[in-house]
Amino acid sequence: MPTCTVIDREAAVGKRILLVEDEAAIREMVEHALSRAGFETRTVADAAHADREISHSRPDLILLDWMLPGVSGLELARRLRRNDPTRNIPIIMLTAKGEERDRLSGFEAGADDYVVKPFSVKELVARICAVLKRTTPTGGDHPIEVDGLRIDPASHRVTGHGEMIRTGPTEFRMLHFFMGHPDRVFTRGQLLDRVWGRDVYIEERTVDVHIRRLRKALAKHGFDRFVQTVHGTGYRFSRHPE
Amino acid sequence: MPTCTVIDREAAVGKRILLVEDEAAIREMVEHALSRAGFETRTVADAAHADREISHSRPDLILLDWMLPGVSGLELARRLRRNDPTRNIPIIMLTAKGEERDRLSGFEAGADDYVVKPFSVKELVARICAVLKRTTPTGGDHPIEVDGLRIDPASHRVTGHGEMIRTGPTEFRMLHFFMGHPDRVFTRGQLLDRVWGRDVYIEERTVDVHIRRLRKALAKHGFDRFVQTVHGTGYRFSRHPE
DNA sequence: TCTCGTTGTCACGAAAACGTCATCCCGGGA
DNA sequence: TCCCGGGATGACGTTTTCGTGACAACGAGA
Repeated sequence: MPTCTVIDREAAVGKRILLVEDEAAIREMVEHALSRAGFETRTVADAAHADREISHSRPDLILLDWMLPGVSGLELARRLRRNDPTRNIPIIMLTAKGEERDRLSGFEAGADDYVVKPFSVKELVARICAVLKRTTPTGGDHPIEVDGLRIDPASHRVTGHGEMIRTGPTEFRMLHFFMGHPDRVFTRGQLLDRVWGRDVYIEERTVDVHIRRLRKALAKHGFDRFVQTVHGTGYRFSRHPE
Repeated sequence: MPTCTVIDREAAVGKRILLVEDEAAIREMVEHALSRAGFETRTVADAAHADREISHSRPDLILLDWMLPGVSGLELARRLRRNDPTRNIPIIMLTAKGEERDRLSGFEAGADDYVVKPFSVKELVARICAVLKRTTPTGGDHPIEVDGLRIDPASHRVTGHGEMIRTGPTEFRMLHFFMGHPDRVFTRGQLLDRVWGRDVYIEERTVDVHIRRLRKALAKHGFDRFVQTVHGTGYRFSRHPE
């Protein structure tokens, strides 16, 4: 597998990556590899330093070791997902465990990808490029349109084929999040983290209710077909039929 | 040094390896060693035949001699890396020259590893296992595709030649596990452990039922042929007919 | 104060999925 | 060829999960 195509490498130049890893050996290896690939790399050894570094340098991507002294990588990831300024920073987990079960909890916490140790440098760089390419266009207040359904965060408007669609504030945020991350399942927990934000103590089933309200709002124009239920997992936004 | 642990050897079973080598003596030796180790091995003598064989049998790994009559192994590797269908097939170089220069240009061309002649059979098999383990990641939310059957954990979707295939949650997890561990037999007990979870008290026969449900879901597109029964042992996922 | 819009929770019915069983079937050894 | 154990299949009752309507709490604005 090639590390990155030339165009990817171009895109990589200057991107800031934060590595959170306690093992010095891995730290140095990865740091060296990433700088060679054209990234700007910062490194810290635990969650406490990570917090400071994140708020200070605003990395474009975070490489997070699963096992950390003190606050685990899993907890850190979960916390980053709940706070507004860090919510959209992609996270790649570094883990020694390849078990299916652990993988699930990693994604549940909001990781965008994960790499199993021992990993090859090539693979790591490739994964970073893939995640960056996937997540860069999201965020911001640019309007998004899908098959005639349009959401414009700037003017706070939703239109279907030009006609206004009325939604409540929560449904608006949820639709915006969904349209920024299409074709991907989210559990109720993830939606609570990323749509409601911060430390909310809300029943997971409440998500269902807002899903219904969102569907109801979109139904008049037939766009409720985009909001799909994945039985046993959660919900998904997709223009492709089930 | 042990060649492969038992579990690695298990994983090796059924993997297709293409050997591109012009010296008949080495060819026979390697072929014999690999078949003993449980690999399916094809052999060709030059780049032209290699192209045909690759597009025909889609090997899981390519052993490539550095010095070949006509197109050199280096050029062939470079070409394979440029073409989409062959880009992700790992390559191990066989070379008589152990000089740094050559090694670098080999990696530059996209080789995943290299072995210096004369090499021991043990070492070769060990390297192959290592590369296969590294390049056949059994996880992540990356889509896996086999002959038109595609599973995408991120969007939680299964498609056959682009058409949606409906499956229940358990069948989805089972298919995902199977496609991440192809060409390998699993007992019902193993499947219960890895698909259901660690401590479940379920009749082993229940696996049969979910196998049936999975087959039924895949049958419409003919992909049920991938889910194979191994009489007296368990089940296996493989694109090769029994 | 009253009204309206929004929000989170709950209860209930519907739908999907699950695990088990009885039965039929098939394949391989004798 | 028969026999037998393992596998396939269809049905069934139970459990889990989802969708939906109702409702009370809350705050903003009239």
